[in-house]
Amino acid sequence: MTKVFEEIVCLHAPEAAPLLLGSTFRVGKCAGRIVELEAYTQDDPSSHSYRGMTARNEPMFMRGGHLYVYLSYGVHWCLNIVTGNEGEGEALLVRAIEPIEGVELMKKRRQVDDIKRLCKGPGNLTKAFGISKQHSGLLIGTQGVSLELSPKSVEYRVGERIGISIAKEWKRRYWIKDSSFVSR
DNA sequence: ATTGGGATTAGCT
DNA sequence: GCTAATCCCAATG
Repeated sequence: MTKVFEEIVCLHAPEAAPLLLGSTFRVGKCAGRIVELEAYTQDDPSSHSYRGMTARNEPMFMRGGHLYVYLSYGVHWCLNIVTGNEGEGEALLVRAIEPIEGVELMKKRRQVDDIKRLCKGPGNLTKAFGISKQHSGLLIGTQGVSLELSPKSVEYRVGERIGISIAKEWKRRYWIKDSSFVSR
């Protein structure tokens, strides 16, 4: 018996993460299987929501099932799936996707041919999917954006998150065991 | 008003 | 391994 989408995205990010691994994320013609996620909650000093709401992170405080997209280092767009209830300020950073559909378009956007590298890393997958600021705040299920749950549970691993300097030791990175599409 | 740092990446050394 | 790309926010003066 699989839980429905709404029941999962209203969970807290660390509980939702393993349940969303393996699900199929779609934007328009491009789709792929989420293989790597990181959880960020409001009590986490490394989270954008830690110091409260700003114009940038406002979608992070919407109810679970929305998207939060931000610009990293002034260069790369990063995609989050918001979790929890309205006002909780938590989300899952999507770090890697296994491409399934729209591969040619992804290759063109990325100027990369190797399918293993197309959606490896948060900044790379947004480029492949054509995701940017305009997608921040969208609700999954609208505007050609969808997320289809994996019919069966997936074997996964948990470890420390990547690229942060505070709360490094929090084990909140989740990835599908043995997937060669994971960022590292 | 200014400054420093970041949930990153590609390209070069 | 190091650096540049140069945006958004928080802390400081």
